[in-house]
Amino acid sequence: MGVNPESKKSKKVGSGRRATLKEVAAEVGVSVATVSNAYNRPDQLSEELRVRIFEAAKRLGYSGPDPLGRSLRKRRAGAIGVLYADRLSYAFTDPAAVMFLEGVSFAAEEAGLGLFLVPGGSGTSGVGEGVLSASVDGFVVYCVSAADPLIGAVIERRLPVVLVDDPSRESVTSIGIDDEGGASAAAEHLAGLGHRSFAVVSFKLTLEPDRGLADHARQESANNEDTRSRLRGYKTAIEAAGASWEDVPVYECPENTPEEGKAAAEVLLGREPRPTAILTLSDQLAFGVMEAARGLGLSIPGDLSIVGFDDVSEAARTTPPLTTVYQPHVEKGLKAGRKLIAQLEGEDPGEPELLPTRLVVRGSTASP
Amino acid sequence: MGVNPESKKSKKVGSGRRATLKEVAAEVGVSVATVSNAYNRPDQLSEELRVRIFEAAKRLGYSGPDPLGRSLRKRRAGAIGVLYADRLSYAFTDPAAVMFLEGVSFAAEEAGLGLFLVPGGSGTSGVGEGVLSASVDGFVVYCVSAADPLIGAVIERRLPVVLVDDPSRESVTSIGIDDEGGASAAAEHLAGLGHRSFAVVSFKLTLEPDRGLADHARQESANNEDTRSRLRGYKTAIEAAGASWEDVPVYECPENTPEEGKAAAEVLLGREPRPTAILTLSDQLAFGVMEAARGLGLSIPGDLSIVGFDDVSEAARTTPPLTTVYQPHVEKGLKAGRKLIAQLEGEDPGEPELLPTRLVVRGSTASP
DNA sequence: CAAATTTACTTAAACGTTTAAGTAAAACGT
DNA sequence: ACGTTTTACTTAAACGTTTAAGTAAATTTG
Repeated sequence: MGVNPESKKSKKVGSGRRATLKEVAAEVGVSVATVSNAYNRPDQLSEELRVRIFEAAKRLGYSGPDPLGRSLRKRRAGAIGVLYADRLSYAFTDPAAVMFLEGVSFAAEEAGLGLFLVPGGSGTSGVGEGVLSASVDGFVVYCVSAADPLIGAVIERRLPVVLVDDPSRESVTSIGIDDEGGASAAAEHLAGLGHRSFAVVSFKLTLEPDRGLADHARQESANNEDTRSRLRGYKTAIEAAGASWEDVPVYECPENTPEEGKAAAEVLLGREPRPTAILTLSDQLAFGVMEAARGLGLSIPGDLSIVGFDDVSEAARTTPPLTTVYQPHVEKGLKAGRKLIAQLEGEDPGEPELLPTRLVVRGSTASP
Repeated sequence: MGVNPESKKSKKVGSGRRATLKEVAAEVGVSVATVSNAYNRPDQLSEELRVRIFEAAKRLGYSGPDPLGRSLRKRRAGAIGVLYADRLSYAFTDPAAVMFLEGVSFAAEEAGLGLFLVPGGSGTSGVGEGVLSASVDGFVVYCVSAADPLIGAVIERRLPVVLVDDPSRESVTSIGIDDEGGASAAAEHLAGLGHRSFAVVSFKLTLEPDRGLADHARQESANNEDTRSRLRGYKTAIEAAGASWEDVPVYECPENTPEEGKAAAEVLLGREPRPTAILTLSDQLAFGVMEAARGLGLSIPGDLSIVGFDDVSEAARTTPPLTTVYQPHVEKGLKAGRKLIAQLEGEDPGEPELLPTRLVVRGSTASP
């Protein structure tokens, strides 16, 4: 009886104050513990009381225990955090990152956990602000170089962590791919086709990125392990083919976008002697290189061979389709997520894992 | 003096018990309130004490107030939830969804909030489980049809909500696009080229999706408003061109993937008379249709015209490039996010907004 | 110099839950 | 009929914070 509060629609959904366990308990005339049990351990009360509680809850507009209260008490946020070095919105721009997230989200769903995306980029406030204020049970750290102070913030939080694409800090579980193997396979492939004049388009090398040719010292100072490994792979294969690594220009792009790749290629292709093959650290960069080549009237692979890295789905559909190094992005994300979840459950996350890469030869490479 | 606990590395990072405000307070010999103030209101204590507190915190491995405790007390989770109807991992598979998320994440970052991805799909547990247990301050509801019980779960939580691509329930703010206008422009374009024999490839029409031709009754029963609007747009334009809507087969795909689009096209193109033009509700489906046409030896646009919907970036790069209806995915996400945030801050989220669509004519359409 | 203000803290309640431990009554076993 | 187990609850503490209100001492003010 009485006025049903639901019957009188409030102006805006969401404006109504949420009811609490306590209020429901008062309404029914039982203790809060019993109401809590109604939701969490039905066997602890009579069926009849349980329905009465649910009725009262509905009457009061109570939708079940508040996740925050519950999380605090249970000491489980029910979510895993993915830390991304840059602005979050960039992550959605990079197909490789998106595939990685697909894998992580699969693992999270599997375990009934939510996915909390944590921005690392200097947004509103100080370094690591996002990390320090995220309600999560653990972190998957993606695309953050070992030197980044963000890592410090993560470690400080003393939550389980999985580092992706960066070597195990001592005692932190990690997962990565065979960057060096993939890169050297790429360069070997070009060398095998007869190329001797190479150029490389790289990610940013340090936390203070530069745009332009990177000398040897700068290459050495790269603090992203995947970047280092790929450069090493190129170097090994190129030297094995009898060419000099000293002679191959490495252009550093501050961001991993086709635009940057294009700008890089325009510089590299303007040099003498003009390189006959360009190795890029990502497909995104490679797409830009292709565009630059088109703009300069160079035919691919006739005048210029290009090989990318990542094998994002678009790589198969460019004209010509891009020769590139495949890496299992989704699987990497999935395994990273599972390793983290294993830690959450007190299980052994297993050894640091290196997933295989594989050269995929398509149409962007040919003899010079 | 004494043993510095930090000097003795624990076996695994993350295993160490987190210190609390209380412990830091005890260590320094002050009240918890003071320690809290050291972090949140530096003006409330002397600089000297503040440093001492931070030193003690560092000594104990305290990385600042726990987000959960803080959120509970402040009644702010510090995150906005994005509810996606399907499995989360599917979201990352759909370029349109990814762009939308890019927009939302931008808005979240702008406001210093995290992004919590909430799975709607029937994962571990019951309907709305994810919704009911997500620690968020509000929801952006994406890709969920008005009829879905998930919406009920969201409403029940009485948090601020923004509905995307679905008409305002009374008193819920929403944002969408001009689906009908875009669809009719697409069909008009084809009619203007002289086409009279159409077919449509649609998303799933109801919560219980079917794969196959959908009769008129089923079309009418579609419960996703964007689907309904697009079909309505096609119908209007096709009838305006003097053709009969009754004659255009509508094929329903249970999922929005190229594979489903391909299967649909294979059926549609096997019918007599063979349609000369296919309208698809998304680019993903259109890609599948193109593949099917290729498989059947039909040339595009010679033997078959195709127009998609969404204008994802890949649409510009297929061969031939796809004629499609552009919609501002990123902007839609951005505005959805901002509307939600406005509500969180007690501001007016503004009127339900309809963003414009625009036909982008490329190479996949021509006269029959 | 006494009163008023400011500084630098502390006290205690609240945020919304879960859960171990306790209790009183009902049901059971012999 | 009496001890034992089971059922159906309640009590109270804890989870880690923030913050309004309070207090005592130091400083300023007229």
